[in-house]
Amino acid sequence: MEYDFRNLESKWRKNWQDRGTYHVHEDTTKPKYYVLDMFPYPSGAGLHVGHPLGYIASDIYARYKRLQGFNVLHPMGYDSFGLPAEQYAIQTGQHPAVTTEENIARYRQQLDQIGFSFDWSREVRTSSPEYYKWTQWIFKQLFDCYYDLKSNKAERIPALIQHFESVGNAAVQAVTDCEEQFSAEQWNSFSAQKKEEIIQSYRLAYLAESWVNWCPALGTVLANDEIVNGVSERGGHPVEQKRMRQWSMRIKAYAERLLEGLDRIDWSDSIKEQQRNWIGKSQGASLIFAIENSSETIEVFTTRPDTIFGVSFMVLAPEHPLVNQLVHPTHKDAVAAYQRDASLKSERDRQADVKNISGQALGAYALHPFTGERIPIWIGDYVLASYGTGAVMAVPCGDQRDYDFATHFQLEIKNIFADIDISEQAYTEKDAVIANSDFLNGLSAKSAMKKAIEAIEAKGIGKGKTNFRLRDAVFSRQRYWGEPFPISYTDEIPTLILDEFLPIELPEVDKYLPTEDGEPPLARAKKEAWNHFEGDRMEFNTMPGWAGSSWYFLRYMDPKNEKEFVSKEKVAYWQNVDLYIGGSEHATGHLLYSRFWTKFLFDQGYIPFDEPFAKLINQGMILGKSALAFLDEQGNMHSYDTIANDLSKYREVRILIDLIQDDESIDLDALRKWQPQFEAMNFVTNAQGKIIVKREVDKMSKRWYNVVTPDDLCEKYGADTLRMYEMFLGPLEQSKPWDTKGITGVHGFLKKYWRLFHPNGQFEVSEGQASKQAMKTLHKTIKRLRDDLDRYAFNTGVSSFMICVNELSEQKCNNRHVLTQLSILMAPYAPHITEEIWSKLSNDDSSIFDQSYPVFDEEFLKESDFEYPVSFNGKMRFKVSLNLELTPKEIEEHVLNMPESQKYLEGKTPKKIVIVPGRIVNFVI
RNA sequence: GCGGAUGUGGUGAAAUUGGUAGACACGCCAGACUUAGGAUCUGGUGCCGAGAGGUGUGCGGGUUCGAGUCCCUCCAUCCGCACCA
Repeated sequence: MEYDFRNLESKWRKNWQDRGTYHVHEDTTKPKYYVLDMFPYPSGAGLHVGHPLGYIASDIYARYKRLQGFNVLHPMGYDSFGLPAEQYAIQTGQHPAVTTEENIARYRQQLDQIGFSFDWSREVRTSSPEYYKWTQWIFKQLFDCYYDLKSNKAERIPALIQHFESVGNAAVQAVTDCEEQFSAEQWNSFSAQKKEEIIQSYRLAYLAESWVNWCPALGTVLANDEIVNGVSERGGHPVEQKRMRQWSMRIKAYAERLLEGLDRIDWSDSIKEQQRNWIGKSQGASLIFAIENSSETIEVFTTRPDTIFGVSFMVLAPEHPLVNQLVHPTHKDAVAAYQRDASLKSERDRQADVKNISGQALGAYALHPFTGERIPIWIGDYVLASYGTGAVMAVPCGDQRDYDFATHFQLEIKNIFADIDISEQAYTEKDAVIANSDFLNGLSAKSAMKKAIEAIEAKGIGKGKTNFRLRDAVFSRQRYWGEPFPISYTDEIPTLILDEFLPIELPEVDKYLPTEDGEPPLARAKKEAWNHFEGDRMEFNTMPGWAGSSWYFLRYMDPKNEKEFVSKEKVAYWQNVDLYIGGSEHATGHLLYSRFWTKFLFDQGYIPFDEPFAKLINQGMILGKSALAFLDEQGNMHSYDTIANDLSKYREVRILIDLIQDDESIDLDALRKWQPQFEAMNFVTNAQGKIIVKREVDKMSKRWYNVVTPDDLCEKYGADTLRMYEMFLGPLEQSKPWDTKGITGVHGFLKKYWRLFHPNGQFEVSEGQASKQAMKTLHKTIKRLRDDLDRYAFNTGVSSFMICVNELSEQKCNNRHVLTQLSILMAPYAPHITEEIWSKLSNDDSSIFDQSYPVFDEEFLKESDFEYPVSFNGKMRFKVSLNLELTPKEIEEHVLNMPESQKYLEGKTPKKIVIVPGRIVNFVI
């Protein structure tokens, strides 16, 4: 019987579906295990071989855990709101829901053919109203909460209002942008509008006028993590700073906890480090400087309060609000000119132009808080308006940028470090002894910092402070294809829509473009188009892509619940995700936002944990091998091997990799048909009459013509082969190029496995006891697999199976026990073939996935002898098989007496003999 | 510039605590069976060398009886951050 993978695989996929093999239910008698993949955005291009890599790994792990007796939750869904469907809608007028539906169908078909154990009855789609009803609901909770610094968690707004009504806001310790202090009487006299404005500055989801990243090409604002190198992550369009009234999330309130939580989760160092960078905690002090002849003060943030006596000037950001008030009349024109120049530079230019030192004196002076010295105030664009207070106290001896600025403008450089030479550059290490600093003299930086902060606080001119780089996240997008907000406006005051009217569904619009006066697409919706309408108008913005993905892992636990986003019982059973697999590109987006929402839901008592993903693995990218051909100036194509020495004269063209044959030459007939430009092309072939291509590794993408899809491979070799080959390529985390050639090795292995059961063409296993040798092979494999999977090494697992099958083939073993155990071991990797084998072995209708995982027994591995490698000066020379019971002394004697040893000793007496029983023998001569 | 990761055959890679470097595959070479082979099987394959032997995990050094593995210096590639006060 042949290994007929086509029939066998489709048969079992249908069978699993009919039997509901992968449906899971809460079962408190079993320990739970939650394996999750980052759900995909269903794009029109479909899946290439890189996409399923992580899904295959998680599927293997999920099945492995199941066989070990865990109740495994392993769901899948779609992150189905997003820009591409909307861009397509703008071009074609096709509703994005239609495109999305089609793409999902295609994804599903592609996923199905790989044989995953997803419980599809739990599928979620972020764009379905049943799902986004709860995204809206969570938004409402965020809107209705503020961050209380006393309890160190999110608390409800009504409690805050009560405080305001009874005692004002002085006693409230909360994370807020509100700078105003008011008493209870004042609060009670405020207008409704004013009250809401103040409350907005406390809400965790809030509406505020703020500087946002506006992307004109996409017609929407973007969050910081959606901008890479100054351009939009999607499409690479320019982004500008604009002041707009937008929804934001007060993620800053959670900065400290987001940082602290990293220590409790098993993620890669690189992702943790990226999150730490992004959060950007720095400790120091805020400090107020008085200004000569002015009642204004300048607040600065510094991480080096110990260097306070080294301050010799101050620098404000050109945009700093005090600049215009402080500037001396004689400097007015120069300052205005500098401000104008700075404003013309984009954020990006300012970042790129680090070398050029520029600045302008204001002609005004601050007063040193301890010495009373006059300190000149400058503006300079190396100071950012958006970080800290937009002002720095410059200490040139301890900060290189201040040093460069001082040198450039010939400002004073005070040396406050004992025995440190600062004639060439600033001394930025924190290990010098402080000098010339009054009460800080003789102290180390660390104790000086403490003492300086004490003195600053005692004087009432500042306090110790922690600053974060993390900005609040803009939460609204001026787009159509996203979640509508559960918000209406009356007199431009935002009001929440009651739960009973949720979901607020996306209304129909005539076009998916902004209105003529620049309002977002939803402004086009007629009043009747909304399923619920109140107030003067509904919110026109929609939520960003990360809204739905921040909590989807919770919905899988209870996907059909119409009363709650997830029931307390279910979330108490499933808890957080045990293993999460996905790409590292979400380091500072999705992965940070989900952590934020999880902590918030935890604070409010909806879920019993505050970190969503206990272990995270970032799979590496599968790269494509592009095929390059070379054209000369006349447009003739040359074979790469004939011109490899001098490529400079030739123009590269990328050829569809499907047209490349095994010997790296192009199928010229197919090429002529592929694109018109090749139809009449002249080919300058090599001696064999071929056009050889050069290979180059690129990202796998349609534009490089190097895409390999799982469809073709499943058709040609079967899903089990594809699954194993993807794992066989190398460690999951590593990026690696795809080379289809190697797949035959894995396919051949599966055939060899099949032949173990069909030694004479017919299914035939022998009963009775297995040979000692076969048991050793089996248990060696059990141990390896267990160890490999426990450290998520999926690649070495495949090798272990190959070794096992090679050995059993050699032993001509078809013992029922051995082959059954091997099949269960292999089932997570190759579910179809092993299920087929199981059906033949068991003769009942049970599934191999309801069996239990083989248990390793050391007994079978015990050996009486060991083949010792014998080394001389660390170089292995020969081997000798010796009984493991021998003592080191006995080993030494035996080996020394061997003629081979005498040869390598050359008559000398060894200086030292190292014997590690069961390991090695080494002579030092 | 700062931080993180990675460097092993022609290729993908393995070597879990320092103990036989290159397992397992691809490719290549030779052979068997076959009308045929892109099927299957057998043998070989790090490099230099006819051989004995030498040499070998990015470079250079160190610790050790013994280093791919530990330590130091440097180089290369990839990723992240980048005037963060």
